[in-house]
Amino acid sequence: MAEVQSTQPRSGESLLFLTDDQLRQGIEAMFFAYRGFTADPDRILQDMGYGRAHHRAIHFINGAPGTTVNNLLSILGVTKQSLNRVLRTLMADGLVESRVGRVDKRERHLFLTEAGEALERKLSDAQRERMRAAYRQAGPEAVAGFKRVLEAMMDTDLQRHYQKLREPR
Amino acid sequence: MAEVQSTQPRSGESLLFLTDDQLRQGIEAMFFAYRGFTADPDRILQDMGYGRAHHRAIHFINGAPGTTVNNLLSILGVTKQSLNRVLRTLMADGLVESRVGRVDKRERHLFLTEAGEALERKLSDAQRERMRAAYRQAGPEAVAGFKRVLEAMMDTDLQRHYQKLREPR
DNA sequence: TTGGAATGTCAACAAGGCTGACATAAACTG
DNA sequence: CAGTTTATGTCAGCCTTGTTGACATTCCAA
Repeated sequence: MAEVQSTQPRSGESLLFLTDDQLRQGIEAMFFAYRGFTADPDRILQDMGYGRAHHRAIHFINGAPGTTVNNLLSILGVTKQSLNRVLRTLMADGLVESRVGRVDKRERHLFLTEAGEALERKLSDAQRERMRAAYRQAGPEAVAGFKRVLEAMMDTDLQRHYQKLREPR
Repeated sequence: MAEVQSTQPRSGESLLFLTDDQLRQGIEAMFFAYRGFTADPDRILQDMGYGRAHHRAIHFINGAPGTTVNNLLSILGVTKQSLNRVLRTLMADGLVESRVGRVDKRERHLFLTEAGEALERKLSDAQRERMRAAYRQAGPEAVAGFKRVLEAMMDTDLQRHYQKLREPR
């Protein structure tokens, strides 16, 4: 099948992998892959009247329980008003709980409820399953390369968040 | 098809790269990287009153000049109403031109005008620059792996579009 | 103690997805 | 030829999710 470009330049000399055409392929691969990446959770969410924004909030609250609204804001890169709307519905539906900060009462610390964790599991199971299939199909070497490129593609400030999330919890 | 097995991890190889935590990292990397991926064009578009939807249309019309509306629809995966709104503004602004089909007069074939090509260049220059930087930083081996994983992550029907776009033009 | 900064909420608006209904023209089919 | 299907465009209306503006609460430092 797609052995088209697997003729790799040997050990760093050739810069053929930086041609405009190669880059264009990468751009389109990102576009199509991202659609696949979100497709499964999107389907689940749609049936519940939620969207991708709800998924993102749930995902990162799950990864960092007790996080503040402000912190979540900077990770997600949206305005607080936008996030607030999502959080409001999630709290109304009993999936997310917000507790007033003990030391700073202005802050709200966010947690998933039992139901929230259940939905998180359902969503991430679906997404992980596709990831796992892709990883397995591509193999460990490819996965290492995949991550190297993605990390280099992030904005530096987002890289900070990413690194932080990679720390052992 | 001769190399169906070649993507399987060799027996005895560690499967550590398939742990839930590894997958979670990959998921978050996709999220942050995609933001970086779209950030530069988004900035340019915003100043002109356009959005990502316009960029996608311009990108694929540029890649396949003379494509029909229906074809573009299936690549972009949106409804015709949604695409039509975008195309209408692009044509009104003189960036895209639509010509009635010669053999089938129901079809509209889409082309970029001079101005459209100029904008396309501006957008893809910005996006390619980031891609190029990421590619260079990660190296050719990593790029090969990057593509392998992305291709495995696509839906199969989207893979078809992707492969088609990779054919020599 | 008082004013500014930080945090979060509510309201209103815009972009861009979506569905449904309908119109037109051209192509195809019996 | 009549009827159906296909390709496209348009209108109306809804939803999600981004935006800005206004405002309340809380903290902290001068």
